[in-house]
Amino acid sequence: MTKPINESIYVTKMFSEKGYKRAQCNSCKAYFWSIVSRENCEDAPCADYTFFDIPVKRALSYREVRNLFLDFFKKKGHEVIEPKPVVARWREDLYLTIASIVVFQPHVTSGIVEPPANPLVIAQPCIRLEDIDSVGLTLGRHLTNFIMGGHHAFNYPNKYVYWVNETAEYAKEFFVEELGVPEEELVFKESWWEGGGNAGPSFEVAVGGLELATLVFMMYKVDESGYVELPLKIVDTGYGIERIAWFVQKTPTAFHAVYGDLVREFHRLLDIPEPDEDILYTMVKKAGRYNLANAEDFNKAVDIVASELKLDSVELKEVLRRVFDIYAILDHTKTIALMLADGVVPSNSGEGYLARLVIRRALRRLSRLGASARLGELVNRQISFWSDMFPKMMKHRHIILEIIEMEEDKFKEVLSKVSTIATKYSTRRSPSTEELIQLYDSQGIPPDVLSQELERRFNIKLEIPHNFYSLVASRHSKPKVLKEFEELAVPKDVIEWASKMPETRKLFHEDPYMKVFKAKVLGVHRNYVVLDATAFYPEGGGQLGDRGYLKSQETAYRVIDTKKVGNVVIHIVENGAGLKEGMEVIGEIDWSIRYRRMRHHTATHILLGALRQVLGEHVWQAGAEKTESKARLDVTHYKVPSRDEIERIEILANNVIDMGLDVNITYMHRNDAEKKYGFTLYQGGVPMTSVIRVVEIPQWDAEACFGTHVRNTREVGVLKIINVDKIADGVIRFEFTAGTATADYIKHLESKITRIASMLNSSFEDVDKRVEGIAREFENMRSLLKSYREFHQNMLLEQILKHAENLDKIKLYTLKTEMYDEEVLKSVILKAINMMPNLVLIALQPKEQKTFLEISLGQEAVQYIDARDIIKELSKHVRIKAGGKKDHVTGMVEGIGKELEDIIRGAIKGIIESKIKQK
RNA sequence: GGGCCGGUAGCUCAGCUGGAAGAGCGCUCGGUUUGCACCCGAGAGGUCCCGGGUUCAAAUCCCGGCCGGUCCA
Repeated sequence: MTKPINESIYVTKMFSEKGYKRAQCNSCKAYFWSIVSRENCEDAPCADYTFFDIPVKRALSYREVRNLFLDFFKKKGHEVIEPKPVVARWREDLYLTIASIVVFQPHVTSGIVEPPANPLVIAQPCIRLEDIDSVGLTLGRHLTNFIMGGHHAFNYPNKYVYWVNETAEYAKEFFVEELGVPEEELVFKESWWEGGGNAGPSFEVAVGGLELATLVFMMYKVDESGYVELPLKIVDTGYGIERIAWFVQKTPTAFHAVYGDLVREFHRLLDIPEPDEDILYTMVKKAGRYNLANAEDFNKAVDIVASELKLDSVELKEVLRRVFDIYAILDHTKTIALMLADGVVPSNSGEGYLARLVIRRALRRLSRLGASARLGELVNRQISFWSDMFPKMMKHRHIILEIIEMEEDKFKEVLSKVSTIATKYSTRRSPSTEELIQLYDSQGIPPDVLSQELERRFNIKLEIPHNFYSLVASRHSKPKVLKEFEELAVPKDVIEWASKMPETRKLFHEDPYMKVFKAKVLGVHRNYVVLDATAFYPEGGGQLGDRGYLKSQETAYRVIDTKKVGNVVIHIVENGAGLKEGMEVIGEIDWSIRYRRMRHHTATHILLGALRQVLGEHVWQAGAEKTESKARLDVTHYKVPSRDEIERIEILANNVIDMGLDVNITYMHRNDAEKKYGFTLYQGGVPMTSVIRVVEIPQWDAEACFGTHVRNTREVGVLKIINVDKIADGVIRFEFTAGTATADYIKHLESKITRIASMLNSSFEDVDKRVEGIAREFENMRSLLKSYREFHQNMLLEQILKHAENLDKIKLYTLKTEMYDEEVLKSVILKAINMMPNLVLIALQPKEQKTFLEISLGQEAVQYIDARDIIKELSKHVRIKAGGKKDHVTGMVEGIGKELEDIIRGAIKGIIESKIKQK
């Protein structure tokens, strides 16, 4: 695919007016603009970090940089927008907010919804985990969390805001006038940006080797056919607040600029001395040119630093590794606080896994440092440190720390397996890379932890390939589209047909209580029917599609399900042969089912409110289903709720029902609704419309919802939680009934108990006591059975010992039994051959026209005869299938009866006698 | 959502090239010891996750399911 780059777009008004010159980087060959002539583009890895020598007006704190950025663009006519959570709950294809533009994707960028302001500016906290392994090593160029300062302008065909010229001008003004960067240090590198299905030309703005901002001009959609120019052209900029703070403060690392006093505090808590600033400054100047995340480059760079400072290089590497671990821990602990404050619950799937990943990486670094400090303590410091900027951290401190503690325990459990595994390898060879990958992939054992253990205990050194984690990644299937679009509810041809139909009037929204309606048939395709208006609710939001009838004058057509394609409702009829386009029909929905589903739907909203109140605000819907007999709601939560919590939830929910709150349904502009209710609106998915339908239970719950609801909470009647289950790590399922469905559930329980009672010859009332009695009786029977078994066993034993036939050195006994107590039989046999080592014991048991044969030999008997030879001999006389060891064989002989038994006994006797003679 | 690993005594696990279910800890009783622990002896304790299949024979092999763990999206 060729990029539709029109280079003229890079020639901004400012460049020509101010005499910026275009040049090509002699290193990366990219073109760039600068007011003075220079050799390279001033961006890593083409240049050294020289920004330490570039003057600015004054040093600004991290918070000041953020505010300066916002204020500057506010001054320039941008409205300041509140940042969104770091968890991108409004995105179906993305878990984390990785850039400020993500806030506006896809609804605004696709043109469906208007932006909350235009132009606007936002300081958006973002999380990116791609480079998590490099964090720390690069002294701050890589971070897992950062604030992206973005000013955005959305240019519609009929509304132009601003474009390249203004954007470049703003950047210059911000850096030169506001920060005081000498203009000749400013470099605009021409580039191309692509992401999330969009693309466009861009500038990377670098100063002194550090890229401080990216200015993107999003104007293409990317699809199979190539780049398609969009009618909506978006200015998408990202100013790195951390990097700018680093740049103006000239601290040795970005971590010092962002975390300030916390750097010293973490050093102290982890008991790692702070290195000389000299070392860090010398090191960081290499960080532009060398990719310190790469082991080879890292070693080279440290060697150079060591020789410059006349230090021991090996020792320096050791020191720096630990210090860089601290930087990574500083970064990770803030990311953890951010994610958990936004309500992420660690899990083994979804965004919860990403939280767990960061937590485990941090724990691993901690254990590598051998630090005694707990992760929770460190995160706690972050929470206090950021309480002004991220009040949510403070608000959820208790839960955040509880979750971390649980995660720590969980990880410890994983690590506790390391010792056992290490022991396995102690005597053998050391584990291969393949085995290491296997251990990590399937059991979560980090290779460095195992290596440490092996070295400490057995002095075994382990080679861990430097690309270990990419080896792990490569063994997994290629990433697919995150969430594949909804499973096709109806066949493809139906979708095609239906999407050409006009929107169906939604009578079920206009009046959810409508049971009968008149409508016109707009089209029939196979047994799918589209009407001009309908009261049939199409499956959506976990509420199943309605059933009922469509009636014409002469016939009633049964509707077995209802679905939707876009805004068109499709009735699936059993047999649509008689229905024709243009016909008038009377629709009649199965109200008994529908009303129960409505009650369950409203009940679900009530329950969610109660869950958030009792369990916490990290509770989000993870799935739901409402049928006529019961409903279920899956939510994110980090542990199975206690009995007490469940009870409180149920009581709260029923209180809301009793309070008789009106269920308000309003259509609101998306931006207004978000402002009023926040993102908790989007529990069941995110509608791609600019106006959304909000179902509100005042002071309790508000959700964007398509479903049908009762008018007042009182109509729900009652809510009974019937089952609580952990369906995945971090996801709890609540099953419940509402209204009359509850009576059915009770009936079901009742009949179960009645059935049990009748089986136990007891009354409904006394069934529990009866069970107690039976349990006691069962115990008695068990001990009684035991003594009978013993008695029986001794009897058989005595019989064997007494009547065993003498064949020279061998004794032979045939135990014929029709008792299938294998327990007794086995123990008798074993005891007999133990007490009489020269015994050959044959056990015969008739079984369905066959005889089961078991031959056991005592220790002495084995000296003379191999049981397997007996089988061979027997097979000459009877049809037999058998096998085993020399002292014990089992088998099946065809036929039953005394005659057969005699043949078997005779044959065995014969072979025994001949074997003894041979010896 | 997908891959991988696992489920055996109360606990931690071994056994898994099919051939008569084990160890350590814990428990009970006895002995030694006169604080406990240690030590010695005896014993109890099992739906080998569930269901199906292959086989003379399945904890072990095959298929399906349930549950847990873990890695990757």
